[in-house]
Amino acid sequence: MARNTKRTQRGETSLSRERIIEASIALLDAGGEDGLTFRALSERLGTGAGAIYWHIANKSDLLTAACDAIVAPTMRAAVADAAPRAAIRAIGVGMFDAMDVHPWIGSALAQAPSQLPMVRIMEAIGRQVVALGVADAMRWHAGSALLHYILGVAGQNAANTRIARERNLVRGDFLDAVAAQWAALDGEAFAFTRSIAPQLRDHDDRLDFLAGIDVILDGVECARPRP
Amino acid sequence: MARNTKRTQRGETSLSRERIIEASIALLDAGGEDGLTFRALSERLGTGAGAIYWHIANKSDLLTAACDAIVAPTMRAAVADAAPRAAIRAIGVGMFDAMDVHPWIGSALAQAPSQLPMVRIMEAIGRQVVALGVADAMRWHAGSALLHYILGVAGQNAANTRIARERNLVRGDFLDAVAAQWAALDGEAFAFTRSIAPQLRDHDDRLDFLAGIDVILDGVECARPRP
DNA sequence: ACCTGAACACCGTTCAAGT
DNA sequence: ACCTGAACACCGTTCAAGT
Repeated sequence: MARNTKRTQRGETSLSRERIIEASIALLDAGGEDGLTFRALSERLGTGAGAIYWHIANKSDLLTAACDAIVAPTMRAAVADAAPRAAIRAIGVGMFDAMDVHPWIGSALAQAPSQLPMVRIMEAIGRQVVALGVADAMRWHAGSALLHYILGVAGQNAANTRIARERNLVRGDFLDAVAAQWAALDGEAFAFTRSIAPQLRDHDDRLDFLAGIDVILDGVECARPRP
Repeated sequence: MARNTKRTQRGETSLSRERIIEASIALLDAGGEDGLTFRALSERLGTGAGAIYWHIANKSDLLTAACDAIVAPTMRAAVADAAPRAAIRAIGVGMFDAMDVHPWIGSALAQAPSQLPMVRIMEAIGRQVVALGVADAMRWHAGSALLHYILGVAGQNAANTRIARERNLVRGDFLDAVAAQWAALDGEAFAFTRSIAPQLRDHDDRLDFLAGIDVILDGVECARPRP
């Protein structure tokens, strides 16, 4: 959209796509998804709201660009691993840790399917699935299952963080509140949910996330014949 | 929040939680997530914008309630199946078909973690995982993997539908556009993505979705020892 | 108990006008 | 080429006032 590759005389003070994205990430980290507004952004950058539109097409593009600025280096780092299974776990861990610092990327990814950040994750996973020696017919399904699983976790994490923030709760208190809510459900209709409510408090999100990736990888490696 | 269980004299014309939710679903189906505004809603219901707040706490609750009105009967129908693996597939298919008619439930689910609609899906899946005879230690991971996978697909479907609508594209043209976008990526950095771009056009979302569920179920059933 | 509708405090985006 | 900042067309939500 906007051409901005050319540096103007003063890279420090003048507006640029990079400075806008950098400031956007700071706002998103500090205030969640709602923290990013063109007014807050222009104030932080010491410029007018309209100026930003010279460098960026719209808010959706801005959010995607901010997300990509997190995802791109994360994927670059994860790919360094050697064995395919370890590399896939590294991709997962990399995403999980990035989400921990920048929870908003969960909703950013959900809003920008088939865009660069999502494609980067797909590319990284796909390569490792191929390296894993997965049969041709299974590749798409394996990659798609892993990708959607990661996106699902990312979305939930983002939402949980947002809600905890809105209610001014730290993680432990938030989980307690959810557990209490589940425990109060009808005993017959929600027997399973009630039975796992106590586990909510003590579970380790990160280990659970990795366990899910292992489940999918196991499924890919020992696919049984389908009816 | 609002007490509304008591019927007033004219169930037909007077405002009620059910009428509001029904109208909300109609607006969401017709115009996507952006279609639901308190102004459009009050116009459709022939009332003032403020009147709705007597029956519903806020927009977030309204969206969640609308989502639950879709999810609850879907889960009820899916649970009718007998064998656990078939039942889990039925839950998946039920959600997929519901998403096809009401794509916005994808983002509604993403915005309301640990709320009723999501709990219903978790409950339905959890029961079947137990019925499957999954070892105690594996239950949580199995249920969580299935749930997050379904939520991931739901979110992507919702976003794809939204974007296609925004650009006034039918599904085929939208997929062509994405495939063209992917094909134009750098050949070296995005070799995998480029290689699967042609498959985008002809793939069957529904079959892929079910294949993903099967991958996870296979992984659950033949878990291999972990390092 | 339930509804009205104007008002409030925001949004993203545009665009004539400046330099 | 790049920036300003007022203006536009919206939002969700509140609340005094009505019935």
